Amino acid sequence: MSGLAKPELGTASKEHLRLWLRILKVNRLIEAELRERLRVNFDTTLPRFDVMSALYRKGSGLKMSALSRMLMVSNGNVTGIVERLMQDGLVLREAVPGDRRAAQVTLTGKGITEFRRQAAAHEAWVSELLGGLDAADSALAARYLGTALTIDKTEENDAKNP
Amino acid sequence: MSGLAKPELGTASKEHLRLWLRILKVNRLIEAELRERLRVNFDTTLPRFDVMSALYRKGSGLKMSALSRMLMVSNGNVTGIVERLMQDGLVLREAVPGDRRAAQVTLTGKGITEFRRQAAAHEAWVSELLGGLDAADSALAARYLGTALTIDKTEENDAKNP
DNA sequence: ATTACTTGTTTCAAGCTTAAAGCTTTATGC
DNA sequence: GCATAAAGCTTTAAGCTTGAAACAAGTAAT
Repeated sequence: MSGLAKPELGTASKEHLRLWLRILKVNRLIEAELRERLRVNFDTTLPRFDVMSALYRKGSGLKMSALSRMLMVSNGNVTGIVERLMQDGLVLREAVPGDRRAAQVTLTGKGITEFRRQAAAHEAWVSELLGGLDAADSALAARYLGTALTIDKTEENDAKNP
Repeated sequence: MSGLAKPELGTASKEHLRLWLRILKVNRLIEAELRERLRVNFDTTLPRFDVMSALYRKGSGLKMSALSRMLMVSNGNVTGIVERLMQDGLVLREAVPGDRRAAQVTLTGKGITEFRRQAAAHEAWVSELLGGLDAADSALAARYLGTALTIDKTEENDAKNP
């Protein structure tokens, strides 16, 4: 009695929709709060913070295309954000030796110290906002979300780490 | 041995951060996919879909401010989206009897039939994208996320439903 | 009634975001 | 070599988004 005319539009799709709406809500609420606090406390924006965070994690710097992939935003988008960060002296664009097309983006000294200040506050804020879950339940929730996705464009598991 | 100088920056904050990054990733991936499919299949955008969805759920229509609150976007934002939807004949703005400031926004007939088409596809897409979880685990994950938030600006639990 | 406050909405500037088209440089195929 | 494709990036147009400022209309208080 389970084979129906309309294939996979069953009971699960309603639960999936409910989960998706919940994800959307949590995401919007936290993003709004973080954006507000970054603006008030550090006079910066979430996209700027994201770019600096990616650059900080990989101290050797990143190419524009790598930034675009890691942050899951369009390539043209990164151009503008990096441009503004550069105007504020927070990042640097350098030529890539073997490739005259590419540009390596790195944090400046000012960028590093500034990001460290922001990151500490950011971590405390996130922890505060997700305070309804303890560490164990947080890990559990993260695992659920990790298995949820059927598509994962992070096939950039490059074996070589230069 | 648990009372330290720096108050609540303990072991949980790392787990919270990990969960937040996971939420962010899932959200971006699904949003990107939905945006792309809405564009290709229905020549529309996610914000437009969201507005129409809110209006569809409340068939009696919504004021601009109510839309803004439900979708958790700024008031000025809604103005533009509704404007464009109106140009396409999908929504209507009507005067509110007792209040000359307000505007009631409703779906037109065209808007209703168009939204139904989109919503069916949307539900199937979401279910496909979250296919890594069955219905039960989906419900569980949703519950975790529901308890996670320490702030919930949805205090609009209006007792009266007109 | 006058004043002050609140609510509902729009306008504006700045920034974010995308998709598409274009440019330059590098890699690949004959 | 030479043509072609691919990679890295920028530009552009259109739309989204916000916060702030403005304005108009309703509400409350004296």
